[in-house]
Amino acid sequence: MIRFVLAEDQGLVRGALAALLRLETDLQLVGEASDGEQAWRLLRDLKPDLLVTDIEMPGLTGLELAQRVQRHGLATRVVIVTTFGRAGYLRRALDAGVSGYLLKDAPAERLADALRTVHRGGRAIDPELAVEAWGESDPLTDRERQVLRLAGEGLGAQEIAEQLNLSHGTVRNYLSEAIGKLGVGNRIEAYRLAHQKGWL
Amino acid sequence: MIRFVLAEDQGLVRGALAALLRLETDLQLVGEASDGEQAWRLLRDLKPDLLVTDIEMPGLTGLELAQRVQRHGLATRVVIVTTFGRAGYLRRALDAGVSGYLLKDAPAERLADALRTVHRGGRAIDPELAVEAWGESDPLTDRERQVLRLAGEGLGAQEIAEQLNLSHGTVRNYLSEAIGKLGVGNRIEAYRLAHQKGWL
DNA sequence: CGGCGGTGGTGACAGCTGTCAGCCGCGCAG
DNA sequence: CTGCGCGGCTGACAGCTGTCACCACCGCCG
Repeated sequence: MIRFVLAEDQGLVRGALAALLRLETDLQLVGEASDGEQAWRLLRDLKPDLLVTDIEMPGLTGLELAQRVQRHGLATRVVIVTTFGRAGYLRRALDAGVSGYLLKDAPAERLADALRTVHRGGRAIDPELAVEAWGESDPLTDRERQVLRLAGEGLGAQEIAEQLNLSHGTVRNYLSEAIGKLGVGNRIEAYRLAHQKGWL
Repeated sequence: MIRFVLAEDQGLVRGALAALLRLETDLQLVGEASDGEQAWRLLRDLKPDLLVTDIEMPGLTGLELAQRVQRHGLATRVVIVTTFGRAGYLRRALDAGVSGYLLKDAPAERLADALRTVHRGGRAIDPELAVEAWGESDPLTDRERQVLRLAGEGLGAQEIAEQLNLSHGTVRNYLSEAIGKLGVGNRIEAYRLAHQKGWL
């Protein structure tokens, strides 16, 4: 019997996935969480075999959750289930030691199989992503990422500088750097591209 | 027996929702579609009682699907199930004659009940949105929307002007108008706000 | 008819953006 | 120790952005 916890913020999707997985007789859903913090508490209390989690959730993201599992040396294996086929996400997920990474686009039958594979000690990585992931890698520095994130929210150089305790000239240099590295023409395109690649 | 078709592009979510709804003995899933065109064909061929659909799908969106159902006078009632609690979406959905509008955040139990309510001739609108929807309405003109959409993709005033056959000064006037109407400080914030409200 | 709103335009101005060259200080490999 | 790279900063410049005032045309409502 494979004991697992399910973390997903959208109630309807969580309920639906639960229904789907309850059809499998060798899988046992021992807990559900609608945010990262709650999921973490369940992991500590229930010590399940597997965690099935989304990435984008309030509080802790699925990636951060995976990092914690790794750092605390829990035996729980992590399977990410997400909308986003961003290479950067998979990259970070693998660094955080996750055992599975599925897209919500995948056929439903794949999920249960993936959980069994992972429980046996294997890996279940969405094949299309696997190739792409080790292609282009994030060329941005930490600072460039921070600056780009804020720029994407509509802040000006001056405002970004205040938030990061930098001079506004420095902020503009970072933006210019990022724009150049990404081969685009302005901060908006740079933000969109970096976001879409999962680098933000 | 309530006969329904399910349209949702994410395979995993579709499969999971199907599993959830198959647990209900008075509901019968007669067809599944992963895009709008396919859903439309199913509607014409199967004449189901209900259509349960996402909004954002390749090909035809759920909103466009609802409009077609309305224009062709099908007896099928439409229930939208979406991630986006944007007032503008609900507004357009109601204009298109949909009978239900649920958020994926909602608890899973609500879905089956909503389908029954709608089948009985009632409506099932997510309560939080219902209030909000008739509050603030889209203050933007068509031109302002067009310009904002392009600005959001990172185009400059000059480029937008070329695409729309306007002068770059006019484009800047529209952007300034939109920024003012939305009470924000620049095009990026304006785009984000309009997008988030479902006005784009 | 007059007025109003949407569309399209001009010119001017201040301020922001993107680019570049160059400077400083720190830490680390040679 | 010297030199290099990196993070941070500055100043200057051209070009883009946001704002404003003002003009013209159309169509529709009262």
